[in-house]
Amino acid sequence: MEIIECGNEVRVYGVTDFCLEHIFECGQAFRWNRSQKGYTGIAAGKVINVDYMEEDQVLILKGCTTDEFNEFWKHYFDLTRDYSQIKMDLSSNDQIMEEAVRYGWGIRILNQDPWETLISFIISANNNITRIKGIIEKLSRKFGKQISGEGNEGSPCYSFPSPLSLALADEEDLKACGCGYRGKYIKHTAGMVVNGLIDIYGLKNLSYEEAHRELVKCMGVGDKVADCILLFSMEKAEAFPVDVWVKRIMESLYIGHTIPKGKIKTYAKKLFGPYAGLAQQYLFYYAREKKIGKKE
DNA sequence: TCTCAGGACCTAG
DNA sequence: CTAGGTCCTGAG
Repeated sequence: MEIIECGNEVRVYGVTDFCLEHIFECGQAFRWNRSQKGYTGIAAGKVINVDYMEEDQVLILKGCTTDEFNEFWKHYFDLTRDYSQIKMDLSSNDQIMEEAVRYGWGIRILNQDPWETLISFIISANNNITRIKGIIEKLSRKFGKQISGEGNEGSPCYSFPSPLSLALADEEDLKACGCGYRGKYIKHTAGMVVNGLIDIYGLKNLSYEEAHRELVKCMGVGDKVADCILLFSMEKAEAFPVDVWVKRIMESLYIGHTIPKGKIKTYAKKLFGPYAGLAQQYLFYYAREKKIGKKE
């Protein structure tokens, strides 16, 4: 990995197994949008534009310094993990996974902020991506802070709201952002964070099982949402979130009949091992793009 | 205790 | 009527 900084952009050479569309369209992050070039998004209270040239294996980050890249974005994009090796391990002796990996070859599991991920995935329950993104944008505009930089069409950008701001928020104001019945969950969970009833930044130091047990104590966090938070913000690559798409593809391509979600998770963790979460992402992207298992 | 089903639930399209 | 589920009950 070679880094060159010029002007306000950083170029990172030697980046492989990387595709922005795969990364941002696989349902793990909600604050990134396609722009003229690449994607523009907000993370860690900063606006940034990223673009990637496959032929040169170069990742370009606009609005970023070398220090910021090394201290934050390198880990955010999970650039130190060897995806080639993991993809080979997952694909050996597994035709289905081989196909899924070939399809979503550039997926990376982002290392996002635990607090933002917690609330984002509470919102994701029984919801669709378009609406999830809209709700998070409205929440940020209402309860976040304006930050420098601009989004698409020069629109102002807002950081994700702090725990305190959502804990103090009027439930009706949360609902006005489109949260619906999840407004109560958000306020309640934000309160738990503020009061120290859950230490979301310490959870990654616990085992997968312990951290999962803690997370489901939060209102609005069930088994699936907890697994998403663990996978996308707490470096638990073994977490295997079972949503409808993954349930369908596991049932139709691996198991052959319908079975309860809990058993799918056990089955998958045994089959895919410590990188079950990455397997889940490849399967999810593959299933959703190809509409596999979708009933007519 | 623990697992599994079934219904209710905001809201935009 | 559906969409990346959770909460709440009740049954086994």
